[in-house]
Amino acid sequence: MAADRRLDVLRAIVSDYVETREPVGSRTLVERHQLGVSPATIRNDMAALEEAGYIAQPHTSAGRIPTDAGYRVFVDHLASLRPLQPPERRAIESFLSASVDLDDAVSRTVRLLAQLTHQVAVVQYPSLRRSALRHLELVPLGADRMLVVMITDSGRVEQRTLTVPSAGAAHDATATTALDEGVVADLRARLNAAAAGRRMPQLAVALAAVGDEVEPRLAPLVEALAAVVGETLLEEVEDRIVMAGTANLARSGFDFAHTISPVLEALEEQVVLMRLLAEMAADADALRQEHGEVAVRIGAENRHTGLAETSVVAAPYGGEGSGDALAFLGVLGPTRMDYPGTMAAVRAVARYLSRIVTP
Amino acid sequence: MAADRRLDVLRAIVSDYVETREPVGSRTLVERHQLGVSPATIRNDMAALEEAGYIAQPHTSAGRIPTDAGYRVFVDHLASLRPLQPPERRAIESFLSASVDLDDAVSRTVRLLAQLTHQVAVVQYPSLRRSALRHLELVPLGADRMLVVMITDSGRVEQRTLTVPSAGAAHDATATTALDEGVVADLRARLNAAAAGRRMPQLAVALAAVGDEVEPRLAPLVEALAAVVGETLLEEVEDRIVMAGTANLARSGFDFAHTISPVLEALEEQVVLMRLLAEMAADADALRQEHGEVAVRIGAENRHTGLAETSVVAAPYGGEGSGDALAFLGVLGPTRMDYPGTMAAVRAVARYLSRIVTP
DNA sequence: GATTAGCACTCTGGCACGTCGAGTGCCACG
DNA sequence: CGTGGCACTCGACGTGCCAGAGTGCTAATC
Repeated sequence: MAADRRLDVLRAIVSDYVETREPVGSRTLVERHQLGVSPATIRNDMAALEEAGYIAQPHTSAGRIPTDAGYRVFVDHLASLRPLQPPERRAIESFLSASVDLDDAVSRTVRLLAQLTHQVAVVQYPSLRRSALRHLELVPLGADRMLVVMITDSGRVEQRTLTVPSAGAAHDATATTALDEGVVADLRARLNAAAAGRRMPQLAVALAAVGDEVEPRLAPLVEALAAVVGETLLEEVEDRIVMAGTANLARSGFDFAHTISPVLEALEEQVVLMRLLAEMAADADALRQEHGEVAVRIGAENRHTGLAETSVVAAPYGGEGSGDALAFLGVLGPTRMDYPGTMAAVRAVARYLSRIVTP
Repeated sequence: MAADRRLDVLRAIVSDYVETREPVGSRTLVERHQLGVSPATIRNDMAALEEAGYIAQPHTSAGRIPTDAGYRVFVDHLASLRPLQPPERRAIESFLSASVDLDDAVSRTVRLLAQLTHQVAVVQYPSLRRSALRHLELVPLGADRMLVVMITDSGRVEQRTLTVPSAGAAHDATATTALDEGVVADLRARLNAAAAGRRMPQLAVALAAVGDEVEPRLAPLVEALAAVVGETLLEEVEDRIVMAGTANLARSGFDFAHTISPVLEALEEQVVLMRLLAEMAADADALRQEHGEVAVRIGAENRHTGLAETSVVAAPYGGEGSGDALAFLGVLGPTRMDYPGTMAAVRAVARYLSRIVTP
């Protein structure tokens, strides 16, 4: 039937275009795929596809290239994820299992993803907001400063310095007393007993409770501590992103001057990336992507003008569904990319990383 | 005298070429600079400069462009660092003084440097090898694992996990005893007393001494701890590098396809960058650069083929001379760059950052 | 001896032009 | 609904040509 063949034609156009990077015409299409009909027939189908907005021609009498909408259809209805080859699986496994701590795991992951997909890879650090506090460490730094080190259950270590509030109007001696080693040790013990294993909303309550049970002169300090911990674990902006494979941008036959530069700029704006990933999280929630949690944004679907000709393939990691995921990871490349392969790689890497960060 | 004028001509060629990005001819040269002679004279000087290898022409009957050697002469003998404008100084000050911890300071620095110079900026984290240990923290993670957190005097926080060695052939109870909170607290106190303020060679000795004074069954643990600390603080490869401003590469009118891609690749190889900075440290030591510790590598002087058309301007920070510097920071851009301005910016930023990391 | 003016020469870059070929759209036919 | 045929369009490519910028050289001048 005709409608079926049209989708076949669209799929053929996408895959040929991805491969050759050149507008594809009706003749070459029948030559390279077993469509069983003549070029003229294909031309009719192409006219229909163009009418529907799935393909376009750069100029009259050139072949067709897929539009963003065309890629969308391709991704949603046609692509079956190409399963990874065994060597690729082995690479992932051996590469990631060698990581010694969270920083290491993240940086290995991002490099691996870039190498696997030949695109720009992006990995978001596990969100602090959804992490539970595993341990809290206090280190006096001098007369009136203190280092607070927070260790989360995902292995992330975060540090903040804190100016110790002088204890009200009392004499100066209190300042030094507050930092006495024994007092700090006691405080550390109490705080850890109260806080360990808790995540954010409850954590604040638990810390506040400690403030009530210590000597009154320490109360301001505990309060300040609770504030710092709260800020750190809630601060969304603070979330870090690492990136690798920008060199792939240059390689992948991009139209440089007008395309690469804005993309690089967008990539350097961490804020832009964060927002993008957040939006994709929402997408994944809403749409319940059928391809195993992998979300795809194509071309102009990214609101950012600099990314009008790039697609983003992302997946949550570190949680069961995207709802309670720790963070996102993904790759970014030209809209003309190998979606099945890329999506498979992203999904696989997300799964492996999940295994590592969930204790 | 003629020799003097030739250097003037070279300087004029460099500055014109940097500005216009086009080969500069004798006529435009006399028009844009007060050289007081006719184009024909300049042509003779140019012939001499070309003979000497300082300039070259891309093809017959085109203007001249400086060679690497020409830039070298320019940088060494001619450029006086352009002092920063007050607004720039203010920007540096306000931008960096707002940083809350080391990570923050480094990431602010690298972005600032990229923005100031319109080049790719690179900042190396303060070397652990030259840092003294400010505090050592032990956090039991479970039955047989322990997190070791090291805080250096430059504010860097490093973490490692450690599998607690089982205490010889004793019964299982010892394993749990080893992680008893009181024991850990005691160990923490002893280790810190011994180690605080020490840097690496002596540090190892001090930690080993602790091993001798604790109960015998803890000795293996202390040994393992000392090993981890030693590895972490000696591991040179571990040194991290952050980078910003890659978008500037695309903008700065580079010949894209053949120039940008190898540069991006080189930048992603942290190893390459590390080696580069290490070599520049040696340069700075050997040459005693007159421009206030700022070292410059031009084009092919970087041994890396991908960087054949780029220059690196770097400076040590965090120490008095380059000998005891903590690390390097710098920028990387086309050989055709504004050396005086770039060198001044790098020097200024290095000084400000030094102030921040030296406690 | 250094500087200058003049001149012949050589390249690149841009423009106009014609040709080729790939690809389309459409129509009539099975 | 599919197919073959045909006219048409438009970019890519090669060619030839011209203008302009810049050089090197030589002979004259300060």
